[in-house]
Amino acid sequence: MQWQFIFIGEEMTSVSPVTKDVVVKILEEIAVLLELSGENPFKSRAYQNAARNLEKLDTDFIALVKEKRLSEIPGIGEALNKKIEELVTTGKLAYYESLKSSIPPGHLEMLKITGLGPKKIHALYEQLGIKTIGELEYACHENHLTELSGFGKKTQDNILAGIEKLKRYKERRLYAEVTAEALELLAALQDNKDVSRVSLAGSLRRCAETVKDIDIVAASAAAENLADYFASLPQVASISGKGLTKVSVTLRTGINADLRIVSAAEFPHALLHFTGSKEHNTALRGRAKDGGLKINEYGLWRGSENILCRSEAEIFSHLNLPYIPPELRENMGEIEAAEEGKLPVLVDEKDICGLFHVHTNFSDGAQTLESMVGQAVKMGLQYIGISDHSQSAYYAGGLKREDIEKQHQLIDELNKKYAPFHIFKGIESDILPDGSLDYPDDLLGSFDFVIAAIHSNFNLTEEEMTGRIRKALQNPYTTMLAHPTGRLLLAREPYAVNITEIIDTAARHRKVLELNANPHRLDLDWRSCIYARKKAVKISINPDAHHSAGLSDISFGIKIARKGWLEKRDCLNCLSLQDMREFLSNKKNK
DNA sequence: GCCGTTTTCGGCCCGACTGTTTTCAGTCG
Repeated sequence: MQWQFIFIGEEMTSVSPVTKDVVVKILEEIAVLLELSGENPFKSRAYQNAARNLEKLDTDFIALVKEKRLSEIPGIGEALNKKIEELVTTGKLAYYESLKSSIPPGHLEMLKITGLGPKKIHALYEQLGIKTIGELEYACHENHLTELSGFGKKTQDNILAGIEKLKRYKERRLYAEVTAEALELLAALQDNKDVSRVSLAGSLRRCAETVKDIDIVAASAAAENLADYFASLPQVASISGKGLTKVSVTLRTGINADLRIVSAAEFPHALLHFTGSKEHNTALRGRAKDGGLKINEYGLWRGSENILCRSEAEIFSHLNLPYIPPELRENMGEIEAAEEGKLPVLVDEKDICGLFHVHTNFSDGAQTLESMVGQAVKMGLQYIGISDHSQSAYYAGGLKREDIEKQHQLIDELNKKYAPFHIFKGIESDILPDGSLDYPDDLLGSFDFVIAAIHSNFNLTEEEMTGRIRKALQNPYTTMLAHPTGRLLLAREPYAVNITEIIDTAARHRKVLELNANPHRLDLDWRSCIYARKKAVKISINPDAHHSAGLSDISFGIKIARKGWLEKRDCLNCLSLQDMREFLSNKKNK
């Protein structure tokens, strides 16, 4: 599970109703707490399964609770049914509270130390009373761990090293930051004569928005040579493990990388396995088992017979499934969709016809309007939508009425110069605290499109924030909503907003939601894209570019759009120039 | 804690690696 929301240390005192997302997070946290408490691991898994199935649910969760139909959800039996009901109706869950108070908060943090799992943490607590990483570090320095059975000098050293690493590289990394490094390693491996096939794997191949490390799978008949070669690459700073099947290194950038070395015959199986996700693999294994097959990283088996597969597609076909693209392998319904022949045909870079949400030096952009246009033309696009900040965004040089008039004049000139390429006139209008837009109607009416966005007053309650954004979406001048949750990956949490309600409102008023392609945002979250698509809400994949190079961030947005199941027809900026003109003028006339 | 049934218990996905042991437990992916 990539997304763990830990509420320890925070009080869930909000008066806002308990939503499905809150229930999912609490179930996930209970699963972690149960592991730490030394409970039956299958009990923990039961909570994980329930959380997962609840997450996938797209019917009205609250109604389901009221109608006492929770047990219809697979993985929710009598006990969980009662607990969820208690949580939703009272806003609290006694079991969760008591479990939380029985586990030292520091133990959750300690799980992040590599090599240290729930069992060891439990033993350290029982025998040495260790509650925090600080105490653990002290105990290691005092050589206390070696006294415990099951622990030795090496374990103690590894834990110390793990603590050091945790301190240095606390967070996960942005996809964009890691992918460049990964491609370098991949190229180096492709150059090696001992490598017959090689691919990225893991969360990077699945295009997760943040990743922990780089996973690479390579096929080779000379494993030892290849392991030596990989470990001695100039990017490598230190080697944490090296064998004939796996090499683990830390790169100079601090990113960890694992190379898996397999035979050519094993390659597709290893690639599928190490691409994951874990949840997807588990589901696939279950499916294989139902069909009398066994699947693991070495092959596909019927009894002792190894069924030859030359590609991942062949493995899927033996499971009576079409090829499932790596981005979708999250066990979010892709196997069921594949089974029914309903996998989406994912949007592709070549489908993009134009880009919205582009800043210039009229506000806080680094470059002139014309240079942004020049770059878009160079990229082979048909149109661009310029949207500088509005007047309230004084920190970003928001546009006054006279600036807007000047900009529109310039756009008219450039439209003549660059035809048939077209520049649409837009604005990124602040959504004011009361939900209104930042200009009077006559000025709003002068734009081809209006992007509404929150840039201030982040600390409203969920109810207030949701209401504020809903009001902006109901505004007839609003075309689309920018960065719907306001998150900055690994830096700032989303503001409190009921995203389901926002998507529903967008659907009702036929508004577009942005998938902000900036690698720090990637907002709308891909999980929400899946829901938006179900509600037929159009998504605009926008670069939010502040300089010409920023336009190419669109590629990160497309990856996330694919991960969110989006097809060409779901994405606004896959419309041709002619269709886009029609779309925007229809909107305006309404 | 869930689930399915040859229902009310026993299984729940699987294998490698590490470090500890001397046959295995814990961790990881």
